[in-house]
Formats: sequence, structure tokens, C-alpha cells
Amino acid sequence: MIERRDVFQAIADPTRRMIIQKLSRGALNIGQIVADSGITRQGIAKHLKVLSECGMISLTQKGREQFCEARLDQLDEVIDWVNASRKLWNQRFEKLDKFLTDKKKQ
Amino acid sequence: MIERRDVFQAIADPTRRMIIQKLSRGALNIGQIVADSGITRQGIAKHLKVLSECGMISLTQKGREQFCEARLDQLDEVIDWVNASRKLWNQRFEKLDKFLTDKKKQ
DNA sequence: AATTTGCACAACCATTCGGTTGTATTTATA
DNA sequence: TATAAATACAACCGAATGGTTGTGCAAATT
Repeated sequence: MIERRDVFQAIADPTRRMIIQKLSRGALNIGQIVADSGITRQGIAKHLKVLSECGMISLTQKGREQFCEARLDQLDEVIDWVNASRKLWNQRFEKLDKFLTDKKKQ
Repeated sequence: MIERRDVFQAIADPTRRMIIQKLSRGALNIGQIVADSGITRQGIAKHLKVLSECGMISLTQKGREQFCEARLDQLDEVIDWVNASRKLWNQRFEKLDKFLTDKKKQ
């Protein structure tokens, strides 16, 4: 199996999307992310590891606390892929339209 | 664990993204998708099941062949989520800018 | 000095994932 | 009619996922 640790996989999990949502409002430490999340600190830490490994968050030590900051420019890759796919998809309909129009003219 | 069968999960796998790319150019039957994919027909069939379950493709029987067609409007959900997150993220920087500007004025 | 807080690391666990092989069934085609 | 093609269904497999508990340690707080 291919080693997958990319943005697509990062945002696939709902808990990770929740984390990103929280962090998009500003940097937080782990405890603040854990609060009201319904999962343990260790669980959150695992998700943060995934997010960090694909560059979606950066971690900086501050005393004994660790601050997490989002790096959402990485999401460009997702937007680009979606847009490219949809562009092709729309072109397909344009072709169909053209085909039908041409057929009508005959 | 929560039942996850959504668009985010659908596009998380590189093979599924490849399938979507192929289908965005037009409808194909399974054999055409399998061609040059490097995986077995059964493997592809599993991916198609996932894609179908979250409404990203529709399957229609045509004699003994089965045609797959992409339904990429579902990708709106992804775009919306990404845009919402990034909007918040950018506002955060604006706040920081404002903070720094105000500080300078003092 | 004692205790609490924040975190890292490791082990464990059930489930899902991504893929395979193998068999059976239906539908075209030579 | 025999055979090839397209698919469906099920079992299996190793690895990854998403979580847990448990232990230990350094840094604040009392």
C-alpha cells in the first residue's frame, strides 16, 4: 500500500476537521483543543501528529505548553484538484450540448 | 466509531481520485476504469461502491455492461468547508494586522 | 517540598481499508 | 452451442485507523 499522508487524508476524518475549524480561529494549546471534544488528550495528540506530518499545523513549545497553529494554505491542493475535476466535468456537458445542438441542425 | 461515508472520505484515497479524474471526462464502464489502473476489477468495484454510496457516481446497467457516471456537484461540500475554514483563518491575520497597526500608533 | 498540570511514549484493541483470490451467474459472441 | 466477457458475491489478509489505558517526566503552582 502506498504511504498516504497528504492533505486529502488529513481532512478525511471528522475529528481532524473539527480541530482545523477550532485552530482556524487562532492558535490553541492541546488542552484547549481537547476541551469539549469528547476524546482523550492522547487521541487528540494522535490527530495532531497526522496534521503536523502533512504540514497543516505547526507546533511550538511555550514553557510546558505546546501551541498549535493552523497552516491552511496547504488546502490549495484540495481546491486545485476539485476545480480541475469539475472543469473537465463541465466541459463534458458542454460537449454534450454541442452534440445535441449539432444534431438538431441536421 | 462514527459511520463515515462522506465526500471527504471518498476523495481521501488516491485510487478513488484517479477514478473520479477518469470519469470526469465522461461515463465509462468498469472494464475501462480497470484498464491501466494496476488493480483488479474487484478492487475497483469496491472503490466504486464507496463512491456510489456517497453519491459521487451513478451506475446504470446497459445489457451486461455497467456504466459509471460522475456526480461532481457533491464536491461543493468540500469546497464550502475549505472556504469557510480559510475565511476564518484569514480573518485571524487581519486581526493580527490590526493589532500590530494599533500598537504602532501608540 | 508536595502537588498539580501538560505532555510524551508505548502498548493494546476492535474496526476499517485496500487489496487479493476464488466461485458463480448472466450476457454476448464465434 | 460452446465459449468468452462482464459482473456479483464472499472469504481472506496484512496494514492502517481511531481510539483507549497506563506509565513516566518536566514544569508550574501551592
